[in-house]
Amino acid sequence: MKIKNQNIVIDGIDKKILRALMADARTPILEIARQVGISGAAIHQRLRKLEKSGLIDGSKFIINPKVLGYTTMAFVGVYLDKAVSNPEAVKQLRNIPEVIECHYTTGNWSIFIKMLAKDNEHLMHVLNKEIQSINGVSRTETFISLQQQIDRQIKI
Amino acid sequence: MKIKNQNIVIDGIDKKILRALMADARTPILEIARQVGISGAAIHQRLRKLEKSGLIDGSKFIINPKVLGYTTMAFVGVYLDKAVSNPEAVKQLRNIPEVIECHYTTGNWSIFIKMLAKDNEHLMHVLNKEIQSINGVSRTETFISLQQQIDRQIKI
DNA sequence: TTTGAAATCGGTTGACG
DNA sequence: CGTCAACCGATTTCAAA
Repeated sequence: MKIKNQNIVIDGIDKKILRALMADARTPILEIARQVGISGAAIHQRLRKLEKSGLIDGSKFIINPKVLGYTTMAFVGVYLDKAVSNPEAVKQLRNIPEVIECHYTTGNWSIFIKMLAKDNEHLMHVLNKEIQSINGVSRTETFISLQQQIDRQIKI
Repeated sequence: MKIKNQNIVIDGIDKKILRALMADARTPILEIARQVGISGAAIHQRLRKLEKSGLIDGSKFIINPKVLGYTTMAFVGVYLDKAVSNPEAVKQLRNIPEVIECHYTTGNWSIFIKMLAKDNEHLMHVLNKEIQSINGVSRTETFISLQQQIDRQIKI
């Protein structure tokens, strides 16, 4: 991921624009303009500046996985054999749609993942049949999220 | 979080709408209409149905924390004293802006968090001064994400 | 559910302080 | 940086099929 500008300076108006769009990506520019008291064209210009700086990494509709039956979230620490190339394991993990995050981490695990499953049976299937069958995976440690209490972005 | 309808049925057109908006929340409805070959009004109706079902949990601009200098992501397992109320600890964690996720989890930790920091010094400060000073926190275990390889939502 | 049309509103640009 | 004005495209609603 390329960072185009580390020295981006954002003022109070930029913050208001970002906060509005972080809360609802479809907030009309003109509505933001009315709220902050400058013209829509000015907001538009500032948004282009913020996009060029790389600060804005796109926008997304957020899907509630529970409505699709994915009621279980789990974190999984993965131990890999020393001889195995980690990128190959990541490539395999990418093919498992239940895996929604994957990190190389410090500590005992080689790889740390966040995943979704419909229920415990489904979770067990992904762990034992999908993840464990990846070449080089020796062992996993699983932590089920009983409840997520905080989910947010960095404060602007 | 209330789920209004667990038995939502989504067809191929709904999937195309969702995929377009999951990739870019500001994709014009009329552009989606052109891509899937039905009218904008029909897309509009379907979106209202999807929103009512609870499947769509809003939309967000995604901020790249690296551009703000937050180059370090870490996962922290938190041990709480048995006597302490977990909700009180979560309340304190909510006041630490660097904490971006917080879960009650199975396993040895009471609470598991994901956090951002500008560098290792900042990380240490948050761990030792902010988190450790929360009443009931006895110990933490930290895993730094060296690199995030996968970051996505559930597949539609 | 879908459409087309109508009305309203938002996005985008360019010239200019 | 900011405004204004103008143009064009998007959103929203509704009657009809």
